[in-house]
Amino acid sequence: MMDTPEKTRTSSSLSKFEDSPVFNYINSLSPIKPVKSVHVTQTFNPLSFASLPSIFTSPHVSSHKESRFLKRSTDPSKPELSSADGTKVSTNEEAGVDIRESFDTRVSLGEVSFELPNEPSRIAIELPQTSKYVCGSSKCDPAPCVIEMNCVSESTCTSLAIVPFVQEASQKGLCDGVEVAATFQIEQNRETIGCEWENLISDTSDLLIFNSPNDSEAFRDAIQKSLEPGTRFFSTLISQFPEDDINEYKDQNEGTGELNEINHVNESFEDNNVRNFVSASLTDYMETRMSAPYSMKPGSNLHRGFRRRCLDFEMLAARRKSLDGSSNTNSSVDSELEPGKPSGDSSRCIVPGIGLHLNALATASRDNKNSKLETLLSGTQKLIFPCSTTSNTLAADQETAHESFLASASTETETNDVENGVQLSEDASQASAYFINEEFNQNSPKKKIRRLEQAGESEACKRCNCKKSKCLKLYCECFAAGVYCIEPCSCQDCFNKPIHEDTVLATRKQIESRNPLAFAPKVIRTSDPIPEVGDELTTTPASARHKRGCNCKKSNCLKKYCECFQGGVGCSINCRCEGCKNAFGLKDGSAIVEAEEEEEEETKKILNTEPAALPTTPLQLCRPLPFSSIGSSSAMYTGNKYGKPNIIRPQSIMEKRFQSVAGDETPEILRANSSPGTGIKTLSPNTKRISPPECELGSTSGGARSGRKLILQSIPSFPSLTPKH
DNA sequence: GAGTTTGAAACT
DNA sequence: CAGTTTCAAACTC
Repeated sequence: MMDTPEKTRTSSSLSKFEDSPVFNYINSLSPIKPVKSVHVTQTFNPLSFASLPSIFTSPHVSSHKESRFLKRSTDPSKPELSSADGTKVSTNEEAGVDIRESFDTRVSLGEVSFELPNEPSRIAIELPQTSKYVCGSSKCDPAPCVIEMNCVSESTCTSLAIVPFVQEASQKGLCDGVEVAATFQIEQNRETIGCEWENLISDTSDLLIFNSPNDSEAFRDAIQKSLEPGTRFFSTLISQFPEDDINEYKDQNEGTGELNEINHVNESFEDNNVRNFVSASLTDYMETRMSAPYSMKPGSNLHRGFRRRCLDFEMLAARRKSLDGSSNTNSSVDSELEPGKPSGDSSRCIVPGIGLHLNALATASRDNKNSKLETLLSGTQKLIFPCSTTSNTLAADQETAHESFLASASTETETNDVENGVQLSEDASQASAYFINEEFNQNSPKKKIRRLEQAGESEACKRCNCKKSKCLKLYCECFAAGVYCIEPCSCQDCFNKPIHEDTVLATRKQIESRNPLAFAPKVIRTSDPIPEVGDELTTTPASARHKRGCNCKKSNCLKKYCECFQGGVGCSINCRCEGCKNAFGLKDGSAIVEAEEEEEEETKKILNTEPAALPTTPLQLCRPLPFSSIGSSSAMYTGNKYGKPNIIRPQSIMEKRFQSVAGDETPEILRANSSPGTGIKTLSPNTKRISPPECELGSTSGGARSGRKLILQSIPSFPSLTPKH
């Protein structure tokens, strides 16, 4: 669909890769001696390593993947999908064969890597990558998630984020060869990969999602293997080596603990020890990351959350379907899936973003020790953190961290892949991500807890108080957010519960039929509009905008009555508000900005001079802000929490970096491609190469139009904030 | 906690 | 599409 400039780009790196021993080895794995077509090699190249630039960089791949995978996720029953180009995506069962097919068809790297000849290997590979999204599950080591988040946020974090793992692995006695390979890979790609790692993650996540619940066993297994941060990476690498080699390594290192540990995890995943281990790992890792240069910061990982947010409703339905057709009988999973089960109500209700976080807290307080959450590992689609899953032995701070992590992870893992595969909610995820990041920044565990609790109780959690709507209308915040009501809700006659799944789904459909965007994020993050800087979008002062705009008459857009304000975004031309004084951006300001956007310099001046709008615009113009954190109704809390519009508040380093890369590289296109909810994916490293460097946005004002058109076309589900186009 | 205000959602 | 009603959150006391 899109031009893939990366092809040329990849070709150069390709030759290098081909020469590498690893490449040769990979080739040896495949019975097929493919004629080295450029395409094949290109795709293959990225394949073998975690960070493979070419695949991710290609918009084509992204788009391709998007549609294909989303569909797949929605239909778990389907053993395999056929991509638009006929590429076959194999399920675990077919992993052995598909690799060739993938190569032949030039499937994206991620796919290829997943489809290694032997299933175990494939799983191992997949897991590490997918685990990022899975982290939310109690059974998964959060650390990987953290890493991923960093990577995502960090435009160029690829090597940085990965290296630590490698080092860690080495310290733990992992195979030297593996380490070397990983490191080498990282170094090799560092310069060129950019954000590709991020894409990889996205891709893998998709794959993960695609895995039907039927694969839950394998999936779980893989997750277990990835529990340990070092292990995770290790697993990935391992997957690329022959089993014999691995076994050999095992024999040689018997008793060293690393592999044993992994095995142990696999064997006793349910065991408290494992849980403790995971929690401890998480805590340790988090501490490490906090002090690290790229430690999470507010809004840093927003992008990941965008597309990960899942509507519980759909999830449930999907899982149900899968269950019907499968023999998956994992009790924990089943219980979770079982709509009627009481435990499900509270635990299973995934509140997007902050809400999720709050739920976690609530659950934790309720049943701290044996949270059902940990059972939530449901296949690939919905992975829920053990909200309180932290083992009883965990220290308070650990718990907090864990919870925070859970919230973030769950958010991330959540997928909105619904029936249409398009609907993606991002706001909540963004908000949660932001929130979590902030929390992590808190030095004091107790403070963290307090903050979390406060946030959760006051704003984070989606709790409704519906009296008449039965929580089946958009009046209900829970319903509107795509989550089931939970215990903390004070609703009456609530039908928004798993028990009434059918009703919920039917109602939802009905509402969507009326308004397809009804469940879409109300606030669209900045990054989406950014490309439009040159266009109407720029007119609005706020980097993010409300989908429909507000209609405030008396609140002057200064209270939460105003959805724009609530979402932490400025009013836009779409707003019909009266007497707008929105601190995040005046509706009127937009006009000013618009007029002057023609000239970057002018705009900058304007920004500097204009109080409300100014803060937002400047950033916008120069580069896309991963506004995500502020992006949604739920997100708005975070925005408010920090008191100032996203624009205004200092962005985290990571965020900035991300922006620089993303914005400069016109990832927007990809974003558009992927539904708005797919913030992560949207970022395309490719754009880097494609588009000219620096401040593309600003410069694009003139030439951005073409790019913008692309965006508009590609994003059907999310109407552009600026209806003009 | 009760009552009021507000604006989105739903309805006509 | 506009006007009205319903609704629940946000806000105030």
